[in-house]
Amino acid sequence: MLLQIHEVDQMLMIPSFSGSGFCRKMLPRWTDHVRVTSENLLEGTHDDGYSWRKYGQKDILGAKYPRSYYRCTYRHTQDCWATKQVQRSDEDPTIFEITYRGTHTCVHGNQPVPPPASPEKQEYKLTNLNTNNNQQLQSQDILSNLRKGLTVNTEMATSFSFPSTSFGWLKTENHSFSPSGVLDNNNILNSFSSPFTSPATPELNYFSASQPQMNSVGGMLSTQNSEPDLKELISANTSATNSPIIDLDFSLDQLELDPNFQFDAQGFFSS
DNA sequence: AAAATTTGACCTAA
DNA sequence: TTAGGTCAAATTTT
Repeated sequence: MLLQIHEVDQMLMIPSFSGSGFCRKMLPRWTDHVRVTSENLLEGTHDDGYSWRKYGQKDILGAKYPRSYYRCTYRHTQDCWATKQVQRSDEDPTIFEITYRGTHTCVHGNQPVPPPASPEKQEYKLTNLNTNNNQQLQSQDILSNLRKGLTVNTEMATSFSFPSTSFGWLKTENHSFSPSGVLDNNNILNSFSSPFTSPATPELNYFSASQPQMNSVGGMLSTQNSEPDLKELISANTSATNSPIIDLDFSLDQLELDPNFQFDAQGFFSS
């Protein structure tokens, strides 16, 4: 029932990577539906292993719950332009629709510890870190104490067809990125590939390989205003670890890694 | 003190 | 113009 859309916004990008040409529109985007289990209805976000910084909230027309906007905490320090927005489902408040945009290029992400690997489950128990939409329950102390169990159903679409079976809890479908567009971008933007996402990242990440790796071009993503951010751009990564396009092999590898990949969130978050 | 969130203003695509 | 997305100052949290 949890489905996820997955699409790449229109690619209106021009080859000219001349400084200002960065267009976020071409960032990969996919939606993820996260169900919150009974105990943790109170708050409403689940930690996906990255650290996010909220930067806005908006009431959405027709939606009863506001939508909140997050960006990677390390946007400035590591030039990581991943963002996500969280929207609580209208009818089923236990579902949170999380739309991710862009892939993480930050390294330390958020994992204080390597993944303990506790396979066998399709449910992670997570605590929350982020804020919730309702300011009513901001008592984070309380929240942190109640360890919430989240049922996370993550369904990722990849540009490659996976043998749908194997993932059990992880249904994969094959939507596809418009190969051309994405690849083009990679070519254009990634003369320098990104250091891969953190080795031990939960759910989404291990799939991120399938996401077009497009880091912001080291430096020129000015938007509207003069951002004092330019400083960090320099420190952007240029290490060429994995090639941006490794997907095919990766799919198999991931299958094998799969068991390990699962981490026991509790371990992590038990302060 | 620094870092994260809140929230209205601001920007822009439709 | 509107609705959605982002910025940034003020505020709160750590």
